[in-house]
Amino acid sequence: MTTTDIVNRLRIWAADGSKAERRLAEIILSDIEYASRAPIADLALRAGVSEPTVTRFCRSLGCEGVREFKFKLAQVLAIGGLYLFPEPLVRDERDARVVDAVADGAAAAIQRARDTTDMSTVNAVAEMAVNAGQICVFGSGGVSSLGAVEMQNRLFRLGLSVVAHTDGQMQRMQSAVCDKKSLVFAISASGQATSIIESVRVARQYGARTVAITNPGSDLAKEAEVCLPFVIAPDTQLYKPTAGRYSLLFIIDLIAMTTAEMIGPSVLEGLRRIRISLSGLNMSDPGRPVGD
Amino acid sequence: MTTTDIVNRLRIWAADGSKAERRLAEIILSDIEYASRAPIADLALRAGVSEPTVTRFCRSLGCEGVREFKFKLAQVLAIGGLYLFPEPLVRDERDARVVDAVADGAAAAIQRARDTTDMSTVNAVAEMAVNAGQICVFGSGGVSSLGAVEMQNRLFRLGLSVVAHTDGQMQRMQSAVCDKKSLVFAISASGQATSIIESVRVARQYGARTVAITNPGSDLAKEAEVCLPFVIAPDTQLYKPTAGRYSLLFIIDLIAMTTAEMIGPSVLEGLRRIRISLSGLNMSDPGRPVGD
DNA sequence: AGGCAAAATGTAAAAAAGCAACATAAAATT
DNA sequence: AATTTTATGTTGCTTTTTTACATTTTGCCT
Repeated sequence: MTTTDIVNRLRIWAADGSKAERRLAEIILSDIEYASRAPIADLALRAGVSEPTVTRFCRSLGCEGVREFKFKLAQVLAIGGLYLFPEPLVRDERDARVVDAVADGAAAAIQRARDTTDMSTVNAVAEMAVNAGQICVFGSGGVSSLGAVEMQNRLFRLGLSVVAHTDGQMQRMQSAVCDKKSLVFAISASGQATSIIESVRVARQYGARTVAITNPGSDLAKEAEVCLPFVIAPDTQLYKPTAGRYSLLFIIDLIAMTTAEMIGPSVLEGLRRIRISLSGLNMSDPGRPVGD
Repeated sequence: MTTTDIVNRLRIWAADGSKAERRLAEIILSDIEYASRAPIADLALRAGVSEPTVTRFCRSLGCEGVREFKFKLAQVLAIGGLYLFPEPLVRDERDARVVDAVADGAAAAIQRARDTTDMSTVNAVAEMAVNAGQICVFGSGGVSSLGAVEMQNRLFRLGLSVVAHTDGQMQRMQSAVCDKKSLVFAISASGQATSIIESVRVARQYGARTVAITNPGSDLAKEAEVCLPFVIAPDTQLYKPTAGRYSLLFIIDLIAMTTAEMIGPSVLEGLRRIRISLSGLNMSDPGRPVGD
């Protein structure tokens, strides 16, 4: 998969595109809600370009035409929320640099995860999760322990029995009481965390199924039954935020979502209604921004 | 105002509507993906009705026209989950959709945080952090508590004295021992979490400086000295990718990075020590692994 | 049953939106 | 400066949606 999401592509075009493309991208980004509903004539007028330019722009963004472009924008709005940007913030160069650095890093991390994550593996993992009697999530270190807790959080909401351990001793103890019905998620960016490697080995001895979210070449990856690649690019600046967090979050989102879908429509139908009613999607008041 | 989403209304029509409406509703429900993209001529043909009937049908469903109807269908597809798809749909397509949904949502959330976060506020907050004697981070709820821990993680690495509490009682206790040198970060998606609001109030009474990362209109926002906008509807994240997570992470990244830059080179020394201490522990002491 | 109003649906033509083909302008390259 | 390439605009055509009106169906009353 080499595709980027539209928002990202729009941003790229807003920076790198030609004159007309830049103006268009800016107009669209500044008000996605509007852009997703307006006819291209309006859009063209606002951006000061001609209508076919809009069509061409959509195509160069990877869409089949304007319709598909709007379709995707609508979906972005649905998931990301309805946001209006009345007055774009003006920043000085220094501030913009920081914001861009972080945002670009985050976007790149998600992109990377998106490109390297194999959905058939995710599906297999989700199936394990659905059939597991008990799910244990092990993670340690800044990013990975955060991921472990997050995974617990997500799966717990689906009614699954799940526990996360970020402490090495607890991980060992937990793995010692695993059985054939157990599923172990082992999260480690390095894939070298000893307590996690050992916990996986022990859990496996007791018949548990094991999934590693880690560096594919690492010891942990070898130890586990299944591996979902999670690689953190080494950061040049030490104090710079580790964009890898976003990758991990993304992978966890994928697993949680796939698992949710697999659990079954009956449960989800209710949840979907709740969400939609809360999100105000059904409201005929499009100007109102809603959160996500 | 309608209280049900389109899919529900479609189901109602499929059961109660007139002949043509029933057929239409069935066709649409049987393949929402198709219906959301196909021209009404196709739809009309499939359902064996005339084109204006489709338009009228959309109107009676509360939409302004066919376009808006399709717009909403697109959003339902993004939000509502894959079980809305007809069975014969290929696996790959479903997979691609999950990935797209999560990635697009994440990207949109980051994009939005990027555009709405005011760097002058972040700079001010960073300066508070640098000058604080003690930093407390309070958060509760899935996303916010995660954010609190993450904030602790990040600021700790910069050599700052920081503690995170996700427990209401601990938050109160902590706030009771705040003083003029204290800085409190209060993270809450809703901005209504009572323990956090009260903790902020108490801490402020003792002279602490307070920063809320929350819904700008909320009680918490009013209580705190500074507010960084972070909006997320509380209960919508039942099973869907909560794009808001990415926003929060992004905001935290900005704060941490800005703070780091403000502290300057001395930060690097602290980080270097952490890294050394971790690499030493990594292999030799399995009880305290690192996985960063 | 037959007839009549009301609702539902269909037909055909107009309006709107999107697009393709070609023309022109800008830019890069030589 | 000439030439090629690329980007953008103009015009008119196609598809899609909608309006206005005609026709059919349905339910109801005598």
